[in-house]
Amino acid sequence: MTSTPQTRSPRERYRDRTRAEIKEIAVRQLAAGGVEGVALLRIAREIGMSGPALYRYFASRDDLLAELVVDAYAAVAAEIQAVDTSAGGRTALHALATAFRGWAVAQPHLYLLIQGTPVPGFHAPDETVTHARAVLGPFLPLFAEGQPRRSLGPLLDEFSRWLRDDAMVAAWVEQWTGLPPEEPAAAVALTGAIAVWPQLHGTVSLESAGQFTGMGHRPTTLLAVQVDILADSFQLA
Amino acid sequence: MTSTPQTRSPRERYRDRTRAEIKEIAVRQLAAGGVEGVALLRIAREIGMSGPALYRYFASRDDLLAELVVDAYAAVAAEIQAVDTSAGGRTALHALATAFRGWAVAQPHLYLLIQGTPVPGFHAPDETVTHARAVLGPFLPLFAEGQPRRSLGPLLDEFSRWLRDDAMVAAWVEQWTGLPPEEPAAAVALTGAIAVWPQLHGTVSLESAGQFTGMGHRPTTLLAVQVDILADSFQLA
DNA sequence: TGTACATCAGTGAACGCGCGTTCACTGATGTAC
DNA sequence: TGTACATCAGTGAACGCGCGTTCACTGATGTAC
Repeated sequence: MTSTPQTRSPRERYRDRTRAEIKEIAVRQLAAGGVEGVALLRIAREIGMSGPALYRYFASRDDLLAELVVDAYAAVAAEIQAVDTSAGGRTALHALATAFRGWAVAQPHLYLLIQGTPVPGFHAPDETVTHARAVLGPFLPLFAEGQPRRSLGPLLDEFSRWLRDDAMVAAWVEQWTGLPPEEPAAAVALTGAIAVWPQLHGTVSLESAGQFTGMGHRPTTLLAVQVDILADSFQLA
Repeated sequence: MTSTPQTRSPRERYRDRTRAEIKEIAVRQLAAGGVEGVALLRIAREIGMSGPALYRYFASRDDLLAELVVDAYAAVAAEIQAVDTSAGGRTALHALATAFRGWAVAQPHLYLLIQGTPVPGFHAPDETVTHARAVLGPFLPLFAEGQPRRSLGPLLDEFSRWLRDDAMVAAWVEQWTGLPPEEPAAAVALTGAIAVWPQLHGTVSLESAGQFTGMGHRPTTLLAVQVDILADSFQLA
């Protein structure tokens, strides 16, 4: 995560550890009381330091929160990218979806922090887009081999245009699929990855928020079926 | 909404108006600064009353918030139920989805209040389930006529069991479709309505949270395609 | 129609809370020669 | 190896803020006879 050159003085190492400890407690507070439950003074008390001491490590409360967001994105991206997708097709798609859900339900507070209600007055760093793309990237090559059914037509059209007009997104697609933006399969891949996103988010966030309790179904089934339906419409193997 | 017997004394009418005004300002504050932006003292100041006066109208801040939640659910349910679904099939499905999205994006703060990150320490009333069902109800009869494709099998199984074991949900399905729980179509209807929920929520909440900005597509297209894909898998007309 | 009482809306002062953040400082740890 | 200085971690006191909520009260509006 944090790029760590191996030359790291004792002082720096100590500093890293303290920063990590602060973030750890912040995450625990996040889990217990949501974003507004994260309080510098209480963190300090728990560590055994005075309040102002924290300002050696984070410039402000917002800085700390911003770093939690970045860390969470990095964690979920790492989790997703570690998935073995060599099987391709539906199998790989299910594996990715399962990994995504697994991370989210294991730490719902972090998931809701990055994908939930935006904290007002607290502007997410622009890197957010970059991070979201790191998470969705692995889905691209799977959909690149799809043959979209007619229903997908309108979306395919709009995303073809996006691919043509936005060099950043074209580069992103090419990085994960090796396909140049002219290639029709590039638009298919893009369409698939963007289409799967709301499905994952919808299912996982309703589950994280506890909306599915008492419905007597396994949430994994719901997610798996959603993914299968999408795979159907791309006619994935 | 509030059941209003026509005999309403002037005092009661005044009271109603003031309550409505308080809620109105609370909603405005919600839009501006999220849940934690709702502050009784600032509401009082804006109305031109002293702080404690508000306690004539709401027992506490949490009470006020709870009432906003209930109102929001009622509003979206009313919106959905006002949709003309006489055409049936895909057409009606699109109409319902569009109405849902329309309400949500017109007042994203309210949408995020009821479907977003749960406010910690603030327990949603149990009526929440009832309200969610009022919103999803109109979807039931549309899916009742579906012929689910194989991919839906696992979900259909689990929801058939739910229908058998939970009298409340059986009654809900019967109320909207006229189908008794034994009827296979009842399970199909239930499966469809529950499956469409995460799709709506996923698409609409990502849009409300601004995650789709700069992607150069019309959010309506994404939602329409999601709905079509689901309609495909139920082979709706 | 008038009077006596009950109900209700609203006030002002006050309490206690925990928060983020600043400031001037002390003492320990590292660095240059 | 020792000394002089710079860097850094951490402290304690303090500030100001806005909040939710309680309390004892005043004055206006409705109700019963």
